[in-house]
Amino acid sequence: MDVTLKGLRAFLAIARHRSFTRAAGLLHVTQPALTVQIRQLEVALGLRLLDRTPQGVEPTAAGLELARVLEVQLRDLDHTLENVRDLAARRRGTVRLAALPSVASSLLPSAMLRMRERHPELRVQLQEAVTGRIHDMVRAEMVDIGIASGPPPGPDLAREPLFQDHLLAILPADHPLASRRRIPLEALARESLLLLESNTSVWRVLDDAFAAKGLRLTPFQQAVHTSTLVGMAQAGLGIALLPSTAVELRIAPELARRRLQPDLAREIVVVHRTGRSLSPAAAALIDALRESVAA
Amino acid sequence: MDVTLKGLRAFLAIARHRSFTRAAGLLHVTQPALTVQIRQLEVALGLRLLDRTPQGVEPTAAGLELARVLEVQLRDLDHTLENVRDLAARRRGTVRLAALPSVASSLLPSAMLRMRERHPELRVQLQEAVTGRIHDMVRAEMVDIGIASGPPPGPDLAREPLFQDHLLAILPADHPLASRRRIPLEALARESLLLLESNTSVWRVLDDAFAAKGLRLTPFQQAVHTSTLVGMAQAGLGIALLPSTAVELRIAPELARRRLQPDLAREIVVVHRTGRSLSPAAAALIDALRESVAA
DNA sequence: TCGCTCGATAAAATTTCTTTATGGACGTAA
DNA sequence: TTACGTCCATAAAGAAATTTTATCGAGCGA
Repeated sequence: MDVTLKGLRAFLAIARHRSFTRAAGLLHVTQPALTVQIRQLEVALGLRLLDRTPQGVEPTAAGLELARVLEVQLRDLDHTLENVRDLAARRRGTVRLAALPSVASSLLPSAMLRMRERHPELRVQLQEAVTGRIHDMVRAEMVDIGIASGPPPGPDLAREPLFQDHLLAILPADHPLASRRRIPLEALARESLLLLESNTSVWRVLDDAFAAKGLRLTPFQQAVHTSTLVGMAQAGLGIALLPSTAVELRIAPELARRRLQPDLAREIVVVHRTGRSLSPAAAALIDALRESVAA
Repeated sequence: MDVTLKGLRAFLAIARHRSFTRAAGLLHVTQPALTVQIRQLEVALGLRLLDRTPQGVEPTAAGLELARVLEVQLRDLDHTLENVRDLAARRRGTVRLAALPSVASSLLPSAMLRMRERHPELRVQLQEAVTGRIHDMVRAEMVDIGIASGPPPGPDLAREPLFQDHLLAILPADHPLASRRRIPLEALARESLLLLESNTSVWRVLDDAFAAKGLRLTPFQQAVHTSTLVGMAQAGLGIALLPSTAVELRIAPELARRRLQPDLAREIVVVHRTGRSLSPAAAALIDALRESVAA
């Protein structure tokens, strides 16, 4: 026979209300159930905890001592359990997120807004990085989830698709190519190109597509920040090739945006360790991301 | 579905050993039992606590947090339960005792010695008092048990007989009555009597017996301390009437000790509140008292 | 690819718990 | 004093839960 939480709670209720019958009512069980529970507890502890008299129940010295300590300890335990339930109910928690800068500046803000509406207590710890670094951080458990592009390398990372991020050519509205709905790679190859650095997924997608056509990708200029490239395009230095998520596009309305021919896109995916479950907070963020994508 | 101690302990064992199978071995159950326990716990808390992978078990963030807190709280709870078991096993505890001075000086020391041999950690809190006061103290729960004489007054006090304490006449060896094996009350009535005070049970027993014979109890001298009366008897001032438990008798070998005719005795009993159980420590003391009586 | 380890699952057996029904002790009121 | 009400204990039946046995499927390493 074993000490059980139920037995201890029954004991506390009876000790507090000085009555088996009343405690039974409060605990929504019948009185004999409590009689049995207390007997088991007393057997398990080896002594009498409650003196039963027709005019009520009186804890013994041992029972009184136990009740006093137990009251505190069970309250603490319940508090602990409630804290865990708070995590489950998304009333508490933090997602550690590594995201592509482009996503972090475009999709993520609206998703976080959405998440805050539903679960105001959840927090996001954001780190911006390129896809390779994101994979590393997820693998090393430095973050809970990543938002990166393309399929992850090893089998230890699982992906869930979020959306297609089309590659756009950014060019002055009066540029000859601006008249085309879609701009062929062959035409691009003859222009001065403004590109992000070569460790980015944009570069990789573009490089693959050029190579498939036997073309050479020779950028006129490379930069870390999309705003740099947008500025250069505005000045007429060339054609910038940027993902549609680059937020700077929205604030440069005088530039034309065109898809390529063939249409190039990188798949934006949520990445997490296979076999490791998502925390409720992480799931909430992913939900919010999907809703923002759908909107 | 409910959170149970068993489930929490199972969770801790698995989290600590990173394996269902190993934990099952340590807990002496089979592995499926733990699988079910953890599933119930996870359902009760609403989230996943352990990520199961073929190469072992990894707690989730929530599981890690829970394990850390739970480790402390369950240890505290176990400590509490162990403390109660210590009371039961007589490894800890105090008896509050009110006893007649005569018993406190005669029977009690040997009983306490006996008790200390068996249960060295138990303590006795002794208060000396006369029977009436002892009853009051037991009733008021100022003490756990009393050692008094005669049957207790109300139905709220229960008694358990310990032994018969014979009333002895203490007189100089050369006193004429010293030649009798038993001294008749009628003879005593003509002597100068040395008695304890009139609120004592000795007085009451004697008074009743005299009255039953139509005799008047008129003491020559009264005192609080038996040693006073023994001293007076030694000096030849009269015949002292004392309970056999009066320890001073042993250190005055030149005085004769005689029972009365009829033999008068008071019954020494252990008194405690009816309906209230004895603490293990109190039971241990009563055991020791009985053994000392039997010895 | 085979064999091994590990956890999940299903069904059966067992244990445990709860309820229903009833009993006994005590106190109260007529 | 007797009838009645309250309160806890007990027993038996029923319900619920846990555990075991047996087996499966996934991943890892040789």
